[in-house]
Amino acid sequence: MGVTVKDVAQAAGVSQATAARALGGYGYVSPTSRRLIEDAARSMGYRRHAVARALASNVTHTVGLVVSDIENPFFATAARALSDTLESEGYTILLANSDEDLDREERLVEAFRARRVDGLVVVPSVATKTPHLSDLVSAEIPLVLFDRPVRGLKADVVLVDNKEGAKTAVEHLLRLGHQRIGLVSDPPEISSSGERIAGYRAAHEEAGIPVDERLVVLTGSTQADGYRGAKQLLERAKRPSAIFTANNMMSVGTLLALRDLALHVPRDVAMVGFDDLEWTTLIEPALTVVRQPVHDIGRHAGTRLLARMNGDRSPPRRIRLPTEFIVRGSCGETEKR
Amino acid sequence: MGVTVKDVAQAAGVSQATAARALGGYGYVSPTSRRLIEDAARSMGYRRHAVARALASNVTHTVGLVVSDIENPFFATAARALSDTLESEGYTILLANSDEDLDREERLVEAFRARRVDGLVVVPSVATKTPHLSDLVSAEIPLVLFDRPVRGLKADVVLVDNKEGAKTAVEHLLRLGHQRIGLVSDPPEISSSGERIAGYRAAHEEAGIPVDERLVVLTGSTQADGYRGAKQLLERAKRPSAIFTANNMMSVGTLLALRDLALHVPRDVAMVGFDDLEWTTLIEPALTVVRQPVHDIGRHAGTRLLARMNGDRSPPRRIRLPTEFIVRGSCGETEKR
DNA sequence: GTGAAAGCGCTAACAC
DNA sequence: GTGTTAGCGCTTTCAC
Repeated sequence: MGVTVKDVAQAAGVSQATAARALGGYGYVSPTSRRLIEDAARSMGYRRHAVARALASNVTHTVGLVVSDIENPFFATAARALSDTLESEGYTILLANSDEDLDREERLVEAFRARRVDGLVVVPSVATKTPHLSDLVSAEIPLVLFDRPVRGLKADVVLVDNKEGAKTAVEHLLRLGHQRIGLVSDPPEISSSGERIAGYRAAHEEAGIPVDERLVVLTGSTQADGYRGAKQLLERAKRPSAIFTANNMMSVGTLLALRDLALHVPRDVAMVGFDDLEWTTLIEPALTVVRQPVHDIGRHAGTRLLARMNGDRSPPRRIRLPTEFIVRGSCGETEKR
Repeated sequence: MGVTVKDVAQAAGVSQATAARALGGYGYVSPTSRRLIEDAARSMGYRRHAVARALASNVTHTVGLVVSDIENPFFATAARALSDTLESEGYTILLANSDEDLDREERLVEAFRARRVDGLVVVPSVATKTPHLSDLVSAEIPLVLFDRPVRGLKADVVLVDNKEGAKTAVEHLLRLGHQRIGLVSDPPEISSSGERIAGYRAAHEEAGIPVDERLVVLTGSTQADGYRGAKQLLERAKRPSAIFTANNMMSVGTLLALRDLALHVPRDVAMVGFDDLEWTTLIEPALTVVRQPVHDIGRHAGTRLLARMNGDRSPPRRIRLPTEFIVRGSCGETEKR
């Protein structure tokens, strides 16, 4: 049904090997035959067959990306950055969503392996070493962990300084005089969240203020979970005077809860969120946040993966990018926008 | 390096064909040999080779998705819905971003064809018939157009009633007494935007109010473009009393411009946006919007593509989903949230 | 129900 | 530089 290298070779009057070399862009071909072949290919409408090439060469030029949910802007941005980085090298991305579910994640990684991806970028849903990822490593299939490390796994990981970022945020709140700071986070098994929770605790510890465990809400990963968690926290007899949310989903949920309870920020409750999105400056007051260099994380993941796919066998790298604390108005500390 | 069907067959003491039938899930295999084969496969760590299978069977179980930009929540949601719909049938998605650039779009479609995708979902950057898409149709490669039709192209398309949605929005503004309604949109070549612009004009026409062309700002597709466009519009000597923005990117840009010019909504300028996102209810006042059933669009695109890939040869369908007009506070018409 | 054998379209030695 | 020849790992007739 399609024009093959063989057909082109015949038309151009050369052997299949020569045509393949010209069309595949490898090996030596004289300018003369190259022209002949290329002309024939063009006029016959030859189209390379990436599947056949992959089977023969054992290289698919395909990379698998497993994120929790592409609808989360954090991951969408990451996907975009990754795609941009890899596309220029001829790679295409296979996308899948795990929903923070280990079983799904395993199935997706397996499906990608069956498709013989040249490498994988995954956002691991749990921080402990699991077979589906360590198998990848032992099979020497390039893998870079995105946003979250996995204990004991010898793979590159690119992430931000979660603990430090969270600590800075909570210290800010503490410095403003808040003694009862609530935390709304998804599960600590998600290691980025675990680190942020640790940062929250570390700030308290250094300030010599004990953490009131009733103010620590650990919930699911969706915005709806964040909403429920925040509501529950805010309806306590003694509600916190400030809230720190561990990621953008929790922030939206919390903001929604705050609004539904008719609680004013920062008068009734101060707030700082992890993750910055465009709309955070559109609300009143604009949200004070810990910003992550999301594009950079994605780009680094891409270049790391490229290096590995190009044969880099150096020890696994941990690339930790700094966060940026951006003070806006949600702690009442300033009127600046 | 990997365990092949042949290896498994040998170990199980059957022919390669039988092992392949059992492992591939097709053809007849006796329960006895099936058990033998499956046990051998498991213990040897057999993993199906999707590439080889694709080459032999001419089916990749892969679908290409070309969106403008996965960072745009509209497309991220669509991608998610599409992925969910196709994944259950064993398909995996290849993702690519066109940035509304026709050249890029062409290259991406070509790359996907080289990879022998079983079908494509594309968000066409231009509404006129272009070879890269009509070639797909003549090659009978399943194609569904997402969000935007292409004139004269015999392909399924799933979209919303853009004109009607925009018309309703502008009528609302008109009914509130606005006579000078600004429009901030991306290029009319993007047919969804073109239709929204048409709706804007239709509302004016029906109301017998001429459109002041100086209030019509057609700009690029990014949020930064929206910002510039809105700013330019609002700095006119006689600025509009209301603004209709044609999509979420334009809305964010416009909101940012409004804020920077210290213009209050709705006191100074009323506003209605096309596209609803969670944060639109978080701003003060909450944004009055035309909501699109984004998930549904994605799901329909998925089921349509599945039908085509399963051999449906019926005439192309145009699935047009209704929009929903949601009145909140940005036109000052109500205090409800 | 099972097996033998011929490809799918390309790459990769290797010889010329 | 070019051609010959094996595969890559699977599916798919077609006999048996």
